[in-house]
Amino acid sequence: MYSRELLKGILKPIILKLLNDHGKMYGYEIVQHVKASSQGKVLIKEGSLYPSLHALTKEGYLETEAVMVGNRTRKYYRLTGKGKEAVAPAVNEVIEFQATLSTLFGKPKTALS
Amino acid sequence: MYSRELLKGILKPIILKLLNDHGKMYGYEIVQHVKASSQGKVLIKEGSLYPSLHALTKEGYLETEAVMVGNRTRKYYRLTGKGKEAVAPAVNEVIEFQATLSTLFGKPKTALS
DNA sequence: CAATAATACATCATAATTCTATGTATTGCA
DNA sequence: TGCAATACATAGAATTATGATGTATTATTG
Repeated sequence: MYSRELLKGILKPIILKLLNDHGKMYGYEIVQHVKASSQGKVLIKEGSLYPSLHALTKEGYLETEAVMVGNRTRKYYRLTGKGKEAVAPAVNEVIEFQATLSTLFGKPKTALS
Repeated sequence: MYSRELLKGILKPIILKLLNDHGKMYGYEIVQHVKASSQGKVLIKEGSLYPSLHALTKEGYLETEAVMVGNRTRKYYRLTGKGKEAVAPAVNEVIEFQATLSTLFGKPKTALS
């Protein structure tokens, strides 16, 4: 698990990309999926995810569909048109940022290299 | 320039690595150096840097040396022993994080790939 | 030579985001 | 039967970078 601050800024891009790749997902599923695909290194807390999903919905990026599974409600999220437009810019920014981190934290140039 | 939240968590690692590579630097120099080496993509604000340098100093990672240049004071920072020990873990965490971003935001696996 | 930009430091209130703690309830398993 | 996992939710706390503002010196340029 990374220091909490490093994760700031990547939660919404993660949500957008996952929904873009999977069509629809529910909250708990997102948490488990990110945990698995990051080899346990990115552990999104439910206290972080649910408010973020609510905010994205309120802002018009996501829409919801409630499904009853037994006696339990499962709330699926999917991208709206606005949400689909937001995927590429969000993902690209993270990818660029990741490349910049590579530059900044790679080995320093020495007189001999 | 990236969305502000993405930069959270990387300021202290940047400072530690720069001082490790350069021996000593002053605040304004750090801002300019990061701007140049990130091709203008990471613009550390003085309102962010100076408080961070003060905090790292207070916590025992850095020590200072005031140098007069003309009539102007320049405050150099260098790593203490404790600071040197903190470099590798901080840098490694960012590098690992960067690798995880690569995994999470790479192209999704499809049935054909 | 006067105005402007750059150098160089500093602080504080604000904003943004995630986490911890807490709560409710159902379902599966040992 | 009790515990873990599933599945949702919220509110206050914590962390960190930024914007705004301030002071002062030095270099540049019209």
